[in-house]
Amino acid sequence: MAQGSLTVAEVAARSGFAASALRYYEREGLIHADRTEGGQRRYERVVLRRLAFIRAARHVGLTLDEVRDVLAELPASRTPTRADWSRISHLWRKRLDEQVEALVALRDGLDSCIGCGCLSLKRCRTLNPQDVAAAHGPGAVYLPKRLREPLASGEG
Amino acid sequence: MAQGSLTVAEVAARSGFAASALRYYEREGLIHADRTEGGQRRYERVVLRRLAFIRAARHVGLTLDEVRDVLAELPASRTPTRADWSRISHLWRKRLDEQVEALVALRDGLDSCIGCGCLSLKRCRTLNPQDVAAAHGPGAVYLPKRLREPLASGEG
DNA sequence: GTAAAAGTTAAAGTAAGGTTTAAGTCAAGG
DNA sequence: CCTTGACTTAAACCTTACTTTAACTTTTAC
Repeated sequence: MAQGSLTVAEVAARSGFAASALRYYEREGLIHADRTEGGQRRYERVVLRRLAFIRAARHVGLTLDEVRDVLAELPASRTPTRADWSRISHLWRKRLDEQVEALVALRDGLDSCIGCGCLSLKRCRTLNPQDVAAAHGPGAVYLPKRLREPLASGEG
Repeated sequence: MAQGSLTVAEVAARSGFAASALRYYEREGLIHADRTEGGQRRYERVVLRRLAFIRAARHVGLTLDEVRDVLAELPASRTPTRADWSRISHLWRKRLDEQVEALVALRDGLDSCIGCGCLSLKRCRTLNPQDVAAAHGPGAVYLPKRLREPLASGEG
């Protein structure tokens, strides 16, 4: 293909996403493609950056909605600059920090909860934050707030 | 309810799961309930430990299949001992370690990739592990193997 | 002894994140 | 030209993890 635009197959090969996923992402407003006169997609190379971002984001558990929100920070009308990417990377960095923190907190909570063999719902608030009836005494609360709440519907 | 068994409503209240989720978990073989003569469920209190485990596992991204596999390590015929829980906690600890490691690696990779402003798919292998055509020179590969592979179908 | 609260089932519905299929169109090489 | 491979669309389908609904039964409380 020519030096300015990439076909679906090329973008699929280079990004690692299936062509169907690329079409899906376009429908969902995460990426953009120009069209030939005949209606076929032609991608600018900058889409590969978006796709790399999307892949990494998906891997750490961000939803497509979240990714769309973050990508919306990129200018649509011009090629993103170093500063643009840097700005949104900071948004993401924060999210990653939170997620690492939550995981570590949970893991360490297990060290002193399952790890110690107690795992008693009467005493251990780490694994049983909901059990108001049984929770007495302060006890250590290891889980950050995000993880102490019940899973929202559809969070699976 | 009596001192040996809990109703669905009680387990739901104490575990934080909806009654429908409890029935679903039972169908899926993750938890067990005895039945009254009339066919209503009566749970032993040990189910609360399983549910706490399930909740925590779901929060860190384990699928129900994974949870079932891990819970299968618990004896079905007797109340789990401290040693039983301790054994499966080690399985889980390993999984959590891996996940934390993957997240940190990705975050740190971003520090030197998006963070530095390069985010060039021609040069940065962190965000573009698939782009064989464009990858030249070694470059640092920050992503652990698990995160460098394309998302499996249904991994969303 | 009876009404209401709580429980039961199977089956359908939901949401995210895609993939697959069917039927047809475009583009590139010989 | 014209074939062949790549591409197009809409719509249906898939998996995970549940929830909702409808029709009906058990338990509990008075």
